[in-house]
Formats: sequence, C-alpha cells, structure tokens
Amino acid sequence: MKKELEKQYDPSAFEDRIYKYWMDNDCFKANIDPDKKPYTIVIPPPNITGQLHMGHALDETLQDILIRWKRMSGYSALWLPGTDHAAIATEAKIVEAMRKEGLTKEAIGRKAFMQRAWKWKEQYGGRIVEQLKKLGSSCDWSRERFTMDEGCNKAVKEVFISLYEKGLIYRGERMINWCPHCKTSISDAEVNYEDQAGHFWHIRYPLTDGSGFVELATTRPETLLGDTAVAVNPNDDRYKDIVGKTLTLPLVGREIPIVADDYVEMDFGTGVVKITPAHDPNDFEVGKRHDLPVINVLTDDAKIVDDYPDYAGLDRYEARKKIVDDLEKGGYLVETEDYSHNVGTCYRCSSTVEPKVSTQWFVKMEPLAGPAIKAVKDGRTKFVPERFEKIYFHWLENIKDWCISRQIWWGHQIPAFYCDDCGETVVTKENEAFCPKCKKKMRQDEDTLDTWFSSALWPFSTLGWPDKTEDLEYFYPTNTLVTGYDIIPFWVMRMMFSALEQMGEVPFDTVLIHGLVRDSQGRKMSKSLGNGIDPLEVIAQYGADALRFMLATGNSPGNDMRYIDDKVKASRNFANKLWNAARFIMMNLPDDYEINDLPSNLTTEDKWIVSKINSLAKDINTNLEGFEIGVAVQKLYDFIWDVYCDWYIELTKPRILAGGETKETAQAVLVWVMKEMLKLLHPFMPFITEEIWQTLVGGSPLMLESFPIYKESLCFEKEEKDFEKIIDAIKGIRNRRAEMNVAPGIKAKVYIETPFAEVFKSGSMFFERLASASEVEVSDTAYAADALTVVTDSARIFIPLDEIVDKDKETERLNKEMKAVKKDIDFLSGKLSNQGFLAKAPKQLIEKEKAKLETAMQKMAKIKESIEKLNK
RNA sequence: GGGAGCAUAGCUCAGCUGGGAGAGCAUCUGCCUUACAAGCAGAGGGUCACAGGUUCGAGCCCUGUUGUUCCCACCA
Repeated sequence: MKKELEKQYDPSAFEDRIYKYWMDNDCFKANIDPDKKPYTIVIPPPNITGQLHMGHALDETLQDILIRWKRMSGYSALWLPGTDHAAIATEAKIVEAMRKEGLTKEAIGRKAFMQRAWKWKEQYGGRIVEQLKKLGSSCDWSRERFTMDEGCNKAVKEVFISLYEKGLIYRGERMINWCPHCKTSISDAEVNYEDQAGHFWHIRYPLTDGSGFVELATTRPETLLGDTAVAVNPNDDRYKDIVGKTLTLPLVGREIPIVADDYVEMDFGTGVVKITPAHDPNDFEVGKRHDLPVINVLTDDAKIVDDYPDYAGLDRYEARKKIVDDLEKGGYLVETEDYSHNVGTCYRCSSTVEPKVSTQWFVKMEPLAGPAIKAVKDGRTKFVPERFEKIYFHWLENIKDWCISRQIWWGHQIPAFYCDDCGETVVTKENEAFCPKCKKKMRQDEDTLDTWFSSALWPFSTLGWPDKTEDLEYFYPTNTLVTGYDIIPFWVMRMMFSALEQMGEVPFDTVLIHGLVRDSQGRKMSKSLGNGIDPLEVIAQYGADALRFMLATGNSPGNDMRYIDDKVKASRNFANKLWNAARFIMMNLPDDYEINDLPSNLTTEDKWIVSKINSLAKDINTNLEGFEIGVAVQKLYDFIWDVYCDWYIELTKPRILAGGETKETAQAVLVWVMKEMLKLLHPFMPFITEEIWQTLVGGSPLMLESFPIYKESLCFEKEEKDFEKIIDAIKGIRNRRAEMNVAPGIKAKVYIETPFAEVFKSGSMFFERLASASEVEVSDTAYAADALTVVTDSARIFIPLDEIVDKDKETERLNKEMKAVKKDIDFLSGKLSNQGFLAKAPKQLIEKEKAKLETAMQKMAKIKESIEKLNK
C-alpha cells in the first residue's frame, strides 16, 4: 500500500483520533514491572471548578514531556492524574447556583447540600479532565483520583488522627484570618497583602479624670467600639505620667486603662496605640500580656454586632463612616490624613479579611518544619532552579501554626466528636462516636478541613496509603514534581512535611518549578482583566502540538513567559515543515517499500547526517536530564528544519533523480533519520509524530518505541568534517552570487582549487543543484582566467562569469574580505602570543586556536594571491 | 523593612560548569527550484543596563549603582 499523508497539515483531523488510539491500546497504563525502574509524576490536581488555562497547559506540557521521555527510555513511567475538590471555590459555586434558585445552604441542610455538591462534581468535575486529554497528556487514567474520594478520605482521617495523637494537631482559641465573604477561616498562606489607599484618623480620647486628652491615630476607627485599652511605650517620657490612668472611650463611654507595652513604637504616629484585642493580631498579644478583655464588635459577615445600637447591622465600612462622623461631631477627631497601608485579602474572593479570635483546629508546625528543611538541605529533594529553595526555607523557618479548619461543608469533615454534656472530645475514623464518660452519642465537629490538607497527602494517598499497596511499594517515592513557584508554600512545603512525617521519606526527589504564562504585554492573565487566552481555542486553531511546542520553546525553569500568538504560529509552521518532509520522503518510496535498518553503503553525506543525529540524541538526553527543556526544543528545531529539511533532503534530490543504488541508500537514510527524529520529537509533539509514524512505519505505537541514545557505532567524525567543507563551499558560492545579484537561473562553471580533492570530487554533484553550477572541476591548482572568487577554510572557488565580473568591484570585495580575515589573524595571534594564555589555558584550546590561525593565514594568502592576479 | 528575579538584535526570548554573541518574529534583496509561500536562498542589525574588580580570558564569577517585576513582613 502506498504510504501517504494528507496534503495539508491539519492537526484537528487527527489529534483526537491519535489520542483515542493510545487509549485503546492502553499506552498510558503504567505496570509494576520488577525489571524496569519506576518513574513517577503525580499531577498537581486541578480544581474541579476549573477550566483549563495557560498555566495548566504549561504545567501539563512539561510533565508530559518528561513522562513520555522516561517511558520511551525504558522506565515504567506513571503519570498519576486526578482532581482537587477545591473546598471554598467549589462551595462558593454551588452556593451561588442555589442562590439563583432562591435557596440557601442553611435552608436545605448539610445532607442535601452535600448531595447537590456531589452531583455538581459528577457533572462538571470531569470537564477539566477532558481538557487535559486535548493537550495529549499521557496520564494513566485507570489510576485517576479525587482528593475527596474514599481512599483520600481514609488517608486524611489517618493523618489527622495520627497527628492528633502525637499532639501535632490541636484545637484552640487563636487569632485567625477570617473571610467575611466566604464566611470561613483561612490560613496565613491564603491571605494576600496589598497596598490600599486609606486614611489615618487622629482621634483624641479624654482622660477619665478630666485632666485632658490623649491623641492617637488609627486606620480602623470602627474597631474603636472594641477598644479595651490604650498603650504607650514604657520608655516614652511624654506619657510616663499617664500610664495607669484611665480614659473614657468616645461614643461608647467605657472606661479603659492606659498600659505600657514595648510593642508601641515611640516615633510612629503619636506614640499612642488603641488596643482592640478582638480585631488585631498585635492587639490580641498586647491584650494577653495585660489581661485585657476581648470585645468582639463584628459579626461573621463583618457587620457591627447588636451591642451597639447606633451602629448595629452596619457593614464595617458604613460603620467606619458613621463613627468618623460621630467622632467629628463630638469633637474627638483631630485630623484626617491620607495614608496607604497593607491590607490582607482573601486569595479566593479578594475580600478584605478580618483578624478574628476564634476556636479552630491547628497543625503545630514547628516539629514538622524541621525535617522538611533538613530534607532539602541534605539534597534528598532538590529544587530546579535551586534558588526556589530559599523561598521554601524562608516559609518553613518563619512558619506559624497552620489553621486547618474551615467553616464550610464541602470537604473532609473533621473526624472529631464532642460530648455536649461533659465536653469530652474524641477523635476517631469511625462515622459516629459515643462519649467514653457519659456514653451518649457525640456530635461531630461541623467544620471541614482546609483543601490543602488532603492535597498535602497526594503523593502517597493516591498510591493507596494507608494501605500497603503494591503501587505504593513500587512507585513511591515519586520522582519529579512539576509546579509553579506560586504554590510552593501552599502545596510543595506541605507535601514535604506530610510525607516525611507519615512515610519517613521525601515525596519526590526533584521539584521542577516553572513560571507564569503572562499575556503579550507581560500582564498576569486574569478573569477581571479579561486578558486570558483559552488553550482550547489555541488548540482548535493551531493544534495541541503547536501549543505544547510554543510553551516549551525558549522557556527556562522558574522564569515567567509571555503568550505570543506569533510564537504559536512559528510552532505550527514547524509542525507543518515536518509534515511536508514526511510527505516528501513517502512520495518517493515505492508502494511496497519495506523499512529496514541503515544500509552499509553509506555516502559521506549519509554518514554526516547519521552522525549529526547521533550527537543530537546525546544532547537531548543530557538536556532533559538537566531539565533544560527549552534548550532541547531549540536543538530539535534546528536539526529538523536546517539539517534535515534544508540540507539533507535537498542533497538526496539529485540521488533520487539519478535512481539506482544511490537512490535506494538515500531512501533508507531518509526514512531512518526520519524515524529517529520522530522518536526524539515525540515527547514534545506527540500527535504529529505518532500520526506520521503510523503512516510511515505502522505497527506498534511510536510512543512505546525506545528513545534514541548516543551510539559509538553511529559516530562518523571524519565524514562530518568532510561534508562541512562542501557545505561551506556551497554557502560561499550562494553568498557570492547573491551579492553579485546573479539570478539562480544563470548557471556557471565552478572551479574548485583545494587540497581536499577527494572530498570535493565525491560531493561535486551537489554543486549543480545547490550552487547553480553548470559543471564542476576540482583541482589542486588555481584557475587561470578572471572569475568571481570565493575563499573558504578548505578551498578556493572560481566562478568564471565573464559578463558580470567587474574587476574593480571584485577587487574591492576581496579587499574587504581580506580585512576581515586580517582581523581574525590579529585576534588569534594576539591570543597565542599572550604568555598568560599559553601558560594557563587548556592545551586543547591552544591547539584549536593554533589550527584556526593556520587556516586563517592560508585563507589570507589565497585571497592576496587572487587580488594580485586579478589586477595583473 | 527584608529577599529574589530580570535588564542581550526593532520585538519576544535562549545562552549548561567563564574560551571570539544565538533563535523566532519583524526589516531588506532575490526566488512559485515538482515536500512545504505556513516555503527557499541571501543580507543588515547587539560597547550583552552602568561603574569597578577577579582572571591569560567575563554576557556568564564578585562588589556597587540605576531601572523594572515579584515574594515575604503586624509599624497602629
């Protein structure tokens, strides 16, 4: 049968079909094979609420490149996929959907809400998974997991109980971050700080004894309602006398003490701070030190509580306005100053968070942080690039206890039970509990766990832990974790200490960090800006291969990149180039062509390209081992486009026309090198390579072929060098002709004077097609008549074009060239007469420079001679 | 207030452990050469931010400066 590809490269015509072909043939399935080494990547589970965005596309592309490469390199490669329940984000979506139906979660109750949530998950949770497939992700879907599935829930409970029993999880009343919009606590890592324009209100509080006022400044006047003291620095002479006196709180009338505390900075503001223990983390600490009451003035949705009738029910910002007005009316407001300050916002909904005193569950971090720091310091896990270790260390070294309880329903319910009668607490993996003291049925904690609590267990919970499964035994610890630098504190860090604590081993040996994909102007892609690019649309237009290739091109680990449409186009054009090259070679094969290994009668140019792709294979492996994906991509691009298409294919054309043995050898080499290229390119552009492979080779899938490695037997150093001489000469001729504006149609004789006569004789046929030669003469003596002259490192070439040879112009040209060579000679001889260089530079380099100088000198002599002859 | 990244051709970016600066796009010239005009052959274009230093030799290492981006941090 004739092997044939569609005339037009149209990725949409085959990408889905190829993906299905892989699925049908179980190509993604990882098997436990004692004869193979395992290589494991767990996917950073995308949120079930999510739609595929460019960040995912980059993340998945990098993982797929690595996993396909390792799979082809003989590893039992497992890419374990799954999704995250995204607690707060998902709950918000469901609540919003219910709101449209006029329902609230309180109205329908927990059970019904959870049923709706699961239904929602079934309906939409698979969407992102289907989108991942569009990219070509070679995940083992038979092992797909969900952070809230039964196994993950088992793992979560196991860890919770184990940490609780070790005293590493505790429940307590602390100051936490509260999001009034999501109505739940959030962890420190989930707060984003941003500068906001605000005001600094200077207020005076009257001394109760009527002896005057104390002026202080605040950015949050509404919290005045909850003030329980005013503090000054103990060393502040200005206020020494009033420490211990009391003030009457304006608008409220409460009598509050003036305390002395080191926390107050004397030279900031007026040196007086109002203390509101319920609404500021520092004030909370001051309050503890001075045994001050904690008076909460805000509701869960940040409105003033009913205790203050004048303000009750007002939103915090409305209350602020009214309180400032009232302070002014009462003569308490001294001045209002513009002021920019740092405000904490919720990373999910961007609402301003409220510090709040509340009873929550916490993970005690200090004992867990130590081993996690050590593991990276010891090099058991390393970051690529290394600089991100600093971020990791910084977080762990300054870590506070992790608030893990959330006041939402969608998530893992905390496995703690309370006795309403005696206050007893029981933590158990059972679904119900009875009080050990009063034997009564206990009430389970209403709260759920931070979504990251389950994500933190992902590398081992997905492999079956806490059960001792074969998967866990074989595939754990995993190898490479690929993720963006923005989630190091959320996820990487937590996986590290969780794994070390539960498994006693690091969860992965390498963390490959990538940057963000920004828009063409370098801005972060965001919904609010509306500047996001939908990867699915890009795939529809240019194909997944083009998108993947674009994302991998010129991208170095840890650096942000921009999405630029022209770059995708360039990648698509590259795919098109490969497509057409494949079409060309198939076009020239007989219908019953049988693919064999390399023949033994290789020509110089055959050995040249075989040797080149052999070293390319070496480079690609080395680059991938070092996670230099962008560099590997560049090398593949250059080889396929420049070396194979622009040179080698062109070189085979005269041989194909000639027919016979040389044609057969050329065909065999064309096919063989194409096969090697397809293998090398496959991890980067899986679809097009598989499609071509299926058409050209057929049989088993390309994705299960062996990845090429360097082979000594394929290295032909001499032929490589020899053929470069011919390429140099052809380039030189083309160059001269273009400069002289000689149309390609005008053929001319080419006379080559060279000491490498054999090399040039064997390559002379190429000059006809590639250098517009009418005939080629190779000799060791110079051409006698006037001609255009081209001097390369290994030859002097004469092109007798009588009608266009302008002696003056030619002389000028040669003089210019001579100057350039002279510069080379000066540079090289300068270097070689430098005693320091001779004494300290590596010998090999010195030899290389000497050889270069020698070549340049010879070239110089040839040019000089040509000039003289021309002007005789 | 700490910490980090970036600064290379008109634009977007590569450049591994220091050995005479690269790619894509854009520009200019000439080509429909029977795989590809999503193409072919050529050309122009860079005191590698600035100032010092180390070295025989620096885009790369060290110090400082400027610009820019980001992360962290409780100054009310």
